Amino acid sequence: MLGIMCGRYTLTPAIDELLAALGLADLISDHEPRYNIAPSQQIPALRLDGEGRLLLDFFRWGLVPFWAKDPTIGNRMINARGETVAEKPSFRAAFRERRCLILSDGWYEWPKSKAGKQPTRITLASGEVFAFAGIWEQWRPKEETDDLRSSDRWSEEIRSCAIITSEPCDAIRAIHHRMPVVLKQEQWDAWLATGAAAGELLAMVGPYEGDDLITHAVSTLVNSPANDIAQCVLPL
DNA sequence: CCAGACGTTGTT
DNA sequence: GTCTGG
DNA sequence: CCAGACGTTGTT
DNA sequence: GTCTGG
Repeated sequence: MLGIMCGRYTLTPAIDELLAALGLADLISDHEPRYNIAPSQQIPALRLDGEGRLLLDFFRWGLVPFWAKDPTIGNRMINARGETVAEKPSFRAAFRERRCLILSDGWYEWPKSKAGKQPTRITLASGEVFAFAGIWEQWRPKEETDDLRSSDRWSEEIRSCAIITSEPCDAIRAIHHRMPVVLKQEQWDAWLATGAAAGELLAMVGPYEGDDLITHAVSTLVNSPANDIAQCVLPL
């Protein structure tokens, strides 16, 4: 019931070459393929630092608003609707000032049929890496919550993110009524640009416009986030 | 004014 | 049924 | 997104 | 922190 649209995805290729092309080669020499990335996990994303330099950073998937008393709210904030992300109090500051690019080469949906739910993976036909349009936030425990601070769970700062969603494109409409905003590499600079006009950003926040998304059924092994294995992406 | 929500998708 | 954890 | 827990007091 | 509902 509190489930969301893009709630599971992959980042299977070695991305060293991609990062090298972006001038970030040194940052991720230890990247392991990920076949089943789930909310609450640490995920890699590109952002700009305070001086406008591109950076690969890690974020907890599930945005914890800076005002949150209980950071577990992040488990229910894994997506942000593109239609309202610029307005909602929980998201608009991040949309204005803290956008990021969440690297991916595919995501999962669980379309329902008479037979039940059929896990399905969506990728670009080329298999290339793209990015989900993302926003990120930084959360710190409040001073007065001494009890909670002493428990290790809430004592740390949390850097977290959410994936922006939109109406589906034609290729996706048959399996779900929402989809993540997919940005190809030529759009990345514009998405991260400091001070970008809201209108220009929102023009990128919509259904994927290409005709090169493909889908294929996969094993129910993917259902459990504990199964982060290559078999999750194998077409049935 | 204070209290309480602030979010998503999906289902009813 | 609803929430939390991954 | 799905899977799995969902509660208490008291004792270790 | 900021907005909505009462």
